[in-house]
Amino acid sequence: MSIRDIARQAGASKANVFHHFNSKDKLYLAVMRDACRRSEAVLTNMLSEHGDATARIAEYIRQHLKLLYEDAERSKLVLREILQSNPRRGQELAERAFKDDFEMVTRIFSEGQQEGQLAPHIDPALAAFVMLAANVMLFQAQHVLRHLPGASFVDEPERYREMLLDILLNGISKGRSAGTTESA
Amino acid sequence: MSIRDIARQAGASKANVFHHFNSKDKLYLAVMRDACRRSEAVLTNMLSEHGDATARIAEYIRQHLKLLYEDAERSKLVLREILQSNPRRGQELAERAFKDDFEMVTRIFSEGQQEGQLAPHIDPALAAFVMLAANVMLFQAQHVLRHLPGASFVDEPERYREMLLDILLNGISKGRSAGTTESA
DNA sequence: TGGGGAACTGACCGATCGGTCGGTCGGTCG
DNA sequence: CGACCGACCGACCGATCGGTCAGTTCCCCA
Repeated sequence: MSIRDIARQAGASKANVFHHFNSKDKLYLAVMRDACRRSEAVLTNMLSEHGDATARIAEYIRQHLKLLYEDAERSKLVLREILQSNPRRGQELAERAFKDDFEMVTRIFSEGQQEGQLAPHIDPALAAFVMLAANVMLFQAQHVLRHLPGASFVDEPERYREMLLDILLNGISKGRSAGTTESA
Repeated sequence: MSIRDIARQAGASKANVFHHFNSKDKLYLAVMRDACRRSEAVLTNMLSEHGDATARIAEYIRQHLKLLYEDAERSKLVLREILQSNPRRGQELAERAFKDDFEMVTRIFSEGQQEGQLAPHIDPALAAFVMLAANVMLFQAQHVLRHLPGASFVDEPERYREMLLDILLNGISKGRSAGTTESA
């Protein structure tokens, strides 16, 4: 996307864009900051709600997916930046934008451990990472996944959420109590 | 990357590049095809080895990560294409490049179910997806993850593999037998 | 009322892009 | 020998890019 296009869509002149944002990179960073702030606000509101650990995890999966899909353009922008950042930019993004978010998500799992619902030997950061990775990949690679054999869950968000939660909580080994989560 | 740069690195003239590949897009597709073929070869060889289901899953996680990191440039190229493809391109990629690979990975899990080691109610495609998503995200977002609180597993591949396998197999709920996998 | 600074503009710049063109060169047939 | 062909090249093209600049318009406050 060129600054010419941006200016045209904004109904302003290209020079005016440079008047408000000194360079294209500054403009880009401003857009990124705005995108992150909106995501953060949504997730912070969501996390204030309560329930037991599994209910909060289920709710987070739901809300995170909803957030990704409802503002798809913004999500793609942020994810593209995360997924192809170099070391320096990656550190910048982590510390300035995603650190707090990730810490909040991790806390869902560590609190679940303190409450005795989740196994204490699990690394809460890794659990959070696996959950986020699944959601992000589902959203980001949906156009490829849709045509892969057996991946029909791409277009069945409810089934996907239920099954992901089941794998996350109970694993895939035989022996654990199977089946659907008895959510509302 | 411009064709000028490509030609310079190849020690040829820019015009010669256009002589062999009619357009930049044709050249790009040729590179993609080559990249996919190499990945496919590595994974096919790996999958011919045997063992029980959990051992094969563990081995796949290891080999897949190794493949991603050992040819990082190629991996980034392919993943970037997957992660930002539009619907039409996504379908093309899925059917022409990734269908067989994904089917092979899914089969690891469905065979594990037939052998009685994995829970029969699990969707093998979703299990494969979660595993792949974790690995891909670890590789692709490593520069961000490295600076996130608690995500030290990014630079400890052995611990990461062990813990991911544990979560995948046993889940994070309390009650399941904890701990390290008794691999060799 | 007028002066000053922010908001805003069109014209322009150098650089780089993908792609084309006319032509050279070495080898291979009839 | 000469016709032909694919590999290969330097020079060039139009388009587009991010960015600059001199100048105009607008608005607020002394």
